[in-house]
Amino acid sequence: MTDAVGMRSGQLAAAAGVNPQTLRYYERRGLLPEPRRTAGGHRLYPPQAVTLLHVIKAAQRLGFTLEEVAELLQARGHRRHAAGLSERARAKLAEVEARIADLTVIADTLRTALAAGCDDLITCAGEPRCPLPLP
Amino acid sequence: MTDAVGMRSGQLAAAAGVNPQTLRYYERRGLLPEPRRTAGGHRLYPPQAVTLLHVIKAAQRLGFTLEEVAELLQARGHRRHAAGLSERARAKLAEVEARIADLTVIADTLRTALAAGCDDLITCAGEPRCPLPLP
DNA sequence: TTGCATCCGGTACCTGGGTACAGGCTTACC
DNA sequence: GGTAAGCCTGTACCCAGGTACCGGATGCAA
Repeated sequence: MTDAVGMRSGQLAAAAGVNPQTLRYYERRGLLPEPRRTAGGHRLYPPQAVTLLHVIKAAQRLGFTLEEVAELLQARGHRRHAAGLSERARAKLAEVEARIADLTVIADTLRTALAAGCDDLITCAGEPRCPLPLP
Repeated sequence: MTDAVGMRSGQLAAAAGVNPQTLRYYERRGLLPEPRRTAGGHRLYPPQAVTLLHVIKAAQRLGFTLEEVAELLQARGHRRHAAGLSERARAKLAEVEARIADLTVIADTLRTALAAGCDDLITCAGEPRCPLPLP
């Protein structure tokens, strides 16, 4: 009966490895539900909030923006609208693969430039065998 | 004698495929040298400015920040201090390769999550075979 | 009950790469 | 010489993901 008191924002922030300000920020962004309050207005979080923050951070590490994470969390329950997690994960995977392809081209160009041994941007751009991706 | 008049900012911007405001922004950031002016104070760019802008855009596409591009351009001539282009390109290549490695891990995780077929973040996080990168 | 840590809301600031707007000047063409 | 397009400076705003600061209120222990 009395063990449902909950955590203060500082405790939750420490437990989740997050700045206390970030909790209020996430609340504004719709990532954290509004928690109960003490009589004086201080937030009281349930223990599951730690897990929720871990999930948010994990999704972020997978490349989802905070807005996308908020949608993923809000889509729970009423799956009438809103794409499911797997559909969004598929889309995100495509994005990540495209980004990898971009970066691979960039890395190849950098290696070519290194092999060409050019050591000055402007003079290099003037020479015909300059590998810089000029338009 | 009279062909050295130069380009107006709007002409240069159009020739380089850039917003006119961006020219002033680059000037403030030290990427474009301050050009000559008409008697009335309007900027007059030399024709090489187009090439310079192309070089800036190319370096940006290779992953250099504007600050790094500014340093690369300023390092020209007095190569006493400041790393040469090749040294910086090597460092940038390492950065890009590291980023590719990160994204590859992310893509693998997304594929694993898709294969596991989990369709809800919170319930998935509660199950032991959840592939989410929880801390 | 006093003292100190913590928390509150609101607002401003940060990075990076620009873009937009306001109010006034210059230039170019007819 | 009139008019319109273009340019000038300065300032504010945009995106994301937070972080910092302020003055005041609360919570908790001695």
